[in-house]
Amino acid sequence: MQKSSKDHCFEDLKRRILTTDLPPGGDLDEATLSALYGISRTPLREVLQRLAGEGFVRLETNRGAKVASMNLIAMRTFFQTAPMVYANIGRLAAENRTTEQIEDLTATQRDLTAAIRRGDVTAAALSNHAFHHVIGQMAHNPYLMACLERLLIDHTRLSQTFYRATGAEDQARIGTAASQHDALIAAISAAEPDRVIALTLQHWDLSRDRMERFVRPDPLPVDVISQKDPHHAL
Amino acid sequence: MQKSSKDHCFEDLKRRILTTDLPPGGDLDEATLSALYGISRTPLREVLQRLAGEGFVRLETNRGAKVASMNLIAMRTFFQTAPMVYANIGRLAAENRTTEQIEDLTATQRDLTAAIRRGDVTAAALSNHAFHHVIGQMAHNPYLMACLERLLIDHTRLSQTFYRATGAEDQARIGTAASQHDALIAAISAAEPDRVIALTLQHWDLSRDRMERFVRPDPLPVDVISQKDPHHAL
DNA sequence: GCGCTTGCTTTTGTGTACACTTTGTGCACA
DNA sequence: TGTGCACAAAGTGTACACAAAAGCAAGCGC
Repeated sequence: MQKSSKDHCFEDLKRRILTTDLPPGGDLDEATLSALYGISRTPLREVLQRLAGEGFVRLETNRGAKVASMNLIAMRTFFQTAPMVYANIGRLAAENRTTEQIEDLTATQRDLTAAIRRGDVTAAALSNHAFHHVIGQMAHNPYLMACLERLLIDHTRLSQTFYRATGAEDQARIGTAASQHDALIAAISAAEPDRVIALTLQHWDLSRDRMERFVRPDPLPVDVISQKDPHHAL
Repeated sequence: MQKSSKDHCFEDLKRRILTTDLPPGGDLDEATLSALYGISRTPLREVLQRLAGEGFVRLETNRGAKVASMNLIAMRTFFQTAPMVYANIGRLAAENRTTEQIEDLTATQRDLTAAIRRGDVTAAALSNHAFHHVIGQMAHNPYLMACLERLLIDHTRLSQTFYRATGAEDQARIGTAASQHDALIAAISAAEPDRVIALTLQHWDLSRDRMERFVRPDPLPVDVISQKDPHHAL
């Protein structure tokens, strides 16, 4: 069964949104996209509807489709929700995973470490996406899966700032995250829900600070004034 | 702004699925529905895509749309997931609700008690749906909302068996559930997250047994054989 | 100079024809 | 009688044309 150009369009738009190749809030023109993917407007619109259903885009009547936005208020909600949902999904994954799925997870982790090693930020982000998505499949819970998939959209877009390492400290953090993934695989394979939960929460503690810098840039040093001009000191 | 017939189609199909007027797993024929709602197949298909995105229907390529099914395996997952998600949403609702939303919730609760009083099962189920949906809006968390909406589809379909009271015991249970709703409104208004969580879990303990009978019919009495024919006793 | 209206352009929404896929039925043949 | 194939019927997927709405800009009055 050959992959239809409609499916390709769907997957490609997904990828481009996740990698912020299509920027959050950006406009999606029907005519342009249908020409680009070589399909007519009707199936393209169906693709956009599906993407809207999964939270990748937002449809506005008579005003077309826009890439799902990422505002600061949403980020607070994101970091509030993600650890809880990922932990619960991890717990269920440890209970319900199949051996085949563990192989999938291991393969994805291989892709991730390879991407990190060659400094391919978008590939790393997409592999990380796939990693957590496989854990979601293991959990075998369609209700939480709907939540996870929405979280993963923002997670993946944010994670690129995590994998775009600038200093030695950042590199070390990426290494720690990778070994946490290995530990997660081990805990899931061993069917140890409690350990999976603990590891998941650790994983989020590590990521949070680094990712938040993406939406909250480093604050200016507070003492530049006092050092140079004591009159304006706080 | 007049309500377009497309929106009406969307809302009506939603309602008919939630009330099991359209039975789980049932086939949805495009030609029939487009004739029924007076719109052509193109917009009807968009409606079906949207319903699929929200988990009301399942689309199969070249094989049309079917109403989301409710199997026994899914029910186990449902009762496993719902208390946790509802409790977390309730907690956030207590923290983030606006006074306007509390009025919405109170009005919905009035509709619900009215429907119960006149024995209107489907109206009760739909009001119950609206009640928990408003709490979801209060939580102001799009990630959990996606999960809640999927849970509410099955919750509403199952709740009809809860509101279809047959005996005095069932009637009492419905009354208890209604007063739990009142207590929930009070706790949310008072911004007491812990109390909301406790009440939500109580609410689920009450519903679970009664609802499970819908998918798990009363087992046959175990001792019919032993009473009549001692030779076949266990 | 400013704001409003009006007509033009661009983009989205809907209807319809037609192509393709699936499924059911009848017939030939073993 | 059972199996396989061909054809017919029904239903879904795609393309395109036209209708409707929104955005834009020039012209007009104040």
